[in-house]
Amino acid sequence: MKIMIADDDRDLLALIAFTLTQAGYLVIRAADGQTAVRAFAAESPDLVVLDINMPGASGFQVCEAIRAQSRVPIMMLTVRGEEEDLVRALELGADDYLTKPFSPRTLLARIKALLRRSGIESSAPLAAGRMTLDLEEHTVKIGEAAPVRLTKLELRLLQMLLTNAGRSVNSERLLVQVWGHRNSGDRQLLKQLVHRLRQKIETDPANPSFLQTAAGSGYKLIVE
Amino acid sequence: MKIMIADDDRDLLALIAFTLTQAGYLVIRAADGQTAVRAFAAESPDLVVLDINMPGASGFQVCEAIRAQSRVPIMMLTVRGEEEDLVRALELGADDYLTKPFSPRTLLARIKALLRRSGIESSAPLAAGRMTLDLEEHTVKIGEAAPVRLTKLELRLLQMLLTNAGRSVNSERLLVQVWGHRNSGDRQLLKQLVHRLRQKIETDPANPSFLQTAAGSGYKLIVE
DNA sequence: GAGCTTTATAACCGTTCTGTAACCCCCGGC
DNA sequence: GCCGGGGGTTACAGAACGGTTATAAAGCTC
Repeated sequence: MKIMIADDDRDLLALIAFTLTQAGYLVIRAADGQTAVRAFAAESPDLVVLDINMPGASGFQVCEAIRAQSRVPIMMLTVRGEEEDLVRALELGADDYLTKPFSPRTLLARIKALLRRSGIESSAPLAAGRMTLDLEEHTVKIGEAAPVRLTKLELRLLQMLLTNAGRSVNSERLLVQVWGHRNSGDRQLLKQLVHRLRQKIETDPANPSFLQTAAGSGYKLIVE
Repeated sequence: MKIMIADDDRDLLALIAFTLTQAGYLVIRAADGQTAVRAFAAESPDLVVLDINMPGASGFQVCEAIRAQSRVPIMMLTVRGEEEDLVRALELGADDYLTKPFSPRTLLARIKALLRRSGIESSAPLAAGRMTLDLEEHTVKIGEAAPVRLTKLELRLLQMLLTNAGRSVNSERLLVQVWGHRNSGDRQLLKQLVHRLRQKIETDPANPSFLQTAAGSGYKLIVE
């Protein structure tokens, strides 16, 4: 699930990005209107959060530009007391709004609600290179091959690797992301999971072409 | 279109009622929680606006009571700075919320957006592929076969799956949509309901061709 | 309230998934 | 050669999951 945030307040942007990343979303950032429009075209996120007051193009303009080509859910951010803005935003096709200041938890709840209502929960598959992950169906598709079903843990591992495709991901971090909390001694779990995943997605599990090990640090996913 | 407003602030109640009446809605008023619950049962409105802080039963309790028997769109009203409330409200099944103070225009815009999203405006029979669901008659028709009568829960489950036809729908979400909110431990209910529904609509319930299970995630409806 | 349908709860079973342990191999250092 | 560590592989038991059956409780209808 890819979410784009456009806001010129760098601190707020960082806070939101952190919150959403923690919650498992992939975050695209834009610090002004023009960047937002370009980033939208390039990344085609599943949901957009727009600040109304931005340098470059305002949130309104960005909203309009996006609506001209997409029905992606849009959430607007505004400061308190500018209700005229909100009405205008909703008329322009925004789906929801949030008034600053707000707590990260609130934003998260609203985003989840919006995704739920839009019925796209996690339908937009996560993809990189020839590999596509469907979080809803619990499957991976590699090239033109038939989709492979994954278990819950396999899915999370692959999701983690796929969002960091090409870069190696620390074992420590994988343990935390896949199992939650875990004392670091539990390498065996990871070893096992990697093994099982390789059996499923590699043509020659002994010589992995996708899920490669990064000696001494962790694993990485090669997509090309 | 019938809208129920529950708020103990008589002035605000009057203002909202006036605005909505002007906009062409039929308004039902309730000044406290108990009244709201009773009025809901008596009038079955198409949308509910609930203040969180009310004498009698709180907005939460009313929301819960309504969700126990209906999936009508609910909008909660709250005062600023009580964001915890909002999170709880959304978790209880509210669809949207508004922070006081707000302008009547804003409320109106939000109500319209909510009605649009909820698809209340269109009452066309729900259909996909060879399957047609008649929400009034509580029946499904598959191909040219005779319609099959469904119970309330079966209907809701099928409705949920049919609106997401072809996609697998998370168990968690099905539980929320069919029963209201539920602690996730209640897998058994879903298991049972799926079983009974299969007995009704599948020619070979042991090898379902429509209502298939998406292992690890939930169920999905195949229509072709 | 009798008799039906519908819904909730529990128990059982086979399958799949996950956690744990043991063993293997390769490689570099001594 | 010997040792030790990191990673890969094999094996297996317990947990979780989904399907099924049975039975109890709750609602309806008459």
